[in-house]
Amino acid sequence: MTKAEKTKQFILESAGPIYNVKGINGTAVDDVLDAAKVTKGCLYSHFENKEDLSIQTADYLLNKITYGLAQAMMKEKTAKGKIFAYMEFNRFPLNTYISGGCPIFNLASEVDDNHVVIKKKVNAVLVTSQKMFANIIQFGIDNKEFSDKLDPIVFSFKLFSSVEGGILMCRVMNTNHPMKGLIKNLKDELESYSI
Amino acid sequence: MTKAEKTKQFILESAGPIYNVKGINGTAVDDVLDAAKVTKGCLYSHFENKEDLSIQTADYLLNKITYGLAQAMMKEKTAKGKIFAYMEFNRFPLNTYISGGCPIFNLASEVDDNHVVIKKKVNAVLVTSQKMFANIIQFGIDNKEFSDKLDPIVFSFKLFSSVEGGILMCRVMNTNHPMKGLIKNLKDELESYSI
DNA sequence: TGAGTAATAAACTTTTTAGTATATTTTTGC
DNA sequence: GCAAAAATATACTAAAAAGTTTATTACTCA
Repeated sequence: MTKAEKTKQFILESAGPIYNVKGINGTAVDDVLDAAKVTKGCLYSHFENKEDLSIQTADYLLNKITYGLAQAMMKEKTAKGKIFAYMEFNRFPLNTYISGGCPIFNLASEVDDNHVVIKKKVNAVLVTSQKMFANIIQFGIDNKEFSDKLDPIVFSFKLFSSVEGGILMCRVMNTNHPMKGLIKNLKDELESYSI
Repeated sequence: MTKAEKTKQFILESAGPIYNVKGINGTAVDDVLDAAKVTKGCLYSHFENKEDLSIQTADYLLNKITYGLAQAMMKEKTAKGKIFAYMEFNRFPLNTYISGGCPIFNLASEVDDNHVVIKKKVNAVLVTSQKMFANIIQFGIDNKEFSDKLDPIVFSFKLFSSVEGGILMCRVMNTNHPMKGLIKNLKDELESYSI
């Protein structure tokens, strides 16, 4: 990694949390300069313009959250363990893995009508995540962990939408508490299909 | 209603969908002027500044969605009917009651870290909605519609978070389809508590 | 150690958006 | 029909944010 590459990476790492908190439209280039302690000339030598910075920061955020989650889930061997790990990963919405909530949903709600490029990226992450969850559950069914009454696709969607939606709600209501009941309920629901 | 009041209302009605699509930070005053076909002087005689316009537009959007939903649910008499009505109200995420998705969640994700005034309003709507759903379910339990194994608070949160989260996901993925499975699943889940 | 690479400093232009001012025209209701 | 209220038209200022320029300094590695 050359010095230039390191600097660019550092700018992205500095920009990430800012974008995740303030949003794409709410973030000024100067905010990123302040956080990265880098000059304008330096930043603009690594990024074409703000659009470019935004796209690459979105990429960075989506990769980071995806990787962090994958790591947490990888530690578990059973389907149930992996799904539970996803829930635990999101237990404290006021203190998220990347500050400002889940970038997938933050980006989703900001780009669902404009920002075509980033929307495609978020869409890809959503589709991939859904497939991954469905595969894990199918694996659990094949391995006799779960009954085949459990619908992998439907449960994946319900799981993801409720947890992600729950994070947002908790953040606005300024409490982690509802997440506890949600996670317990989702665990119970999944275990009701245990064989 | 005086002419001035009508004009102000018309500005809010024009601004609503724009804010819901582009977000608070993404909406320029000029966007609203274009949509409302009104001059700057006129708009600024009704609103102090953009902040004021944003707050009142957020209020308008939250009131409209709350009222629209209440109407849909009011038509039903049973607890089950009302909860089902909420789901049906949100069956088509690509074609929402107010274009651009659900303003509650759109605003939520934009203001969860900044915009204190609007955050409080969204929080109030979330709290009120959760209480309303919990009351409906408790009513159902009291009326022997549902078993008392059903936890009103937990189910309300799960219902709302999954449906609202589902709307966002469907919008990014550009398909209504997953909502079908989610709604069927949530209906089944609720009915599993039917007596 | 020196040539190329990377970053700074600081002043600048451009663009966008918010907000103001005022004279004029239109609308409303008594 | 006329006075007050409401809105327009137009031109403007102010501020913020994006993006550029260039000379200078610092770093890196063959």
